[in-house]
Amino acid sequence: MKDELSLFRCLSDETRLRIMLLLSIKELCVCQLEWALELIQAKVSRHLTVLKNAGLVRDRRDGLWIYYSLTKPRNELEKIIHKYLRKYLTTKHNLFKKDITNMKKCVVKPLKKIATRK
Amino acid sequence: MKDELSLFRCLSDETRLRIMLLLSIKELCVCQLEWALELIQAKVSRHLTVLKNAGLVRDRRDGLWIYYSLTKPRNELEKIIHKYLRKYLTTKHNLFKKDITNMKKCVVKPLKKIATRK
DNA sequence: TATGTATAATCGTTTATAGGTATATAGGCG
DNA sequence: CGCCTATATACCTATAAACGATTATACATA
Repeated sequence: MKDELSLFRCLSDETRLRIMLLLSIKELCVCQLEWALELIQAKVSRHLTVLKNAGLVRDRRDGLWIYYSLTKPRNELEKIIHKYLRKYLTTKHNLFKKDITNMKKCVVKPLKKIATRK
Repeated sequence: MKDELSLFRCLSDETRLRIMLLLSIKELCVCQLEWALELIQAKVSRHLTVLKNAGLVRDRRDGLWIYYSLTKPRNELEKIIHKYLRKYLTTKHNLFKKDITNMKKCVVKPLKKIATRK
């Protein structure tokens, strides 16, 4: 039952829910999330660690950047949640819509003071 | 988004998840939950209050007893969660199975030192 | 190697949650 | 009314989260 509990725990925090939502659309690095969500680096990073420990996201390094993406759903509940994220949440709340808009305008410029608007 | 967050928050606690699960099967009063879950009254009552404040359960008084039941799902997510509770969780973990077995053997004897085994 | 950038980890503090125990409230019944 | 039962709430304490600020680490490149 640990898995279910930590899944729900992860989703019960606004920042983590916003991160999960963006990652359900597209793999992103920390600085892109930072930029899209308008949050400080430490906060984004800390929440990503929580999500990673819960097995909900994985990371892969590409040079300086560490890209995060959702892991494959490991059970029925995670499958349902992923589907929900994609299907409903993304169009429901203004904050999420804003995050998505930001995210889409965000590009990583290698070795230049990170993400900028396109 | 408050609703989603408080839903997930509710489900992230083991006791509340167990309560939700039993209530997904059948309306129950506090003493039945207390007995089925083998928890003290204050603990059950406190968690029921949390669930009630989140709009996930409602109560109705019948004499000395206050019966709790799940509210009708108010949105897609709650619908999904209810379905999940019924369909998957109930058969998945030993603790839940035990709770259900206990619950089924539990009867309220009016004005006699509460719930007893049938 | 020195420097700059991206990310993670640490520290100290504040706030939230959960739990046990004790107390309060509300209804039922003699 | 007085006493019992069922439930809720208050109080206190212990833990856990979350946060901002700072420091550490890892990689890139000149």
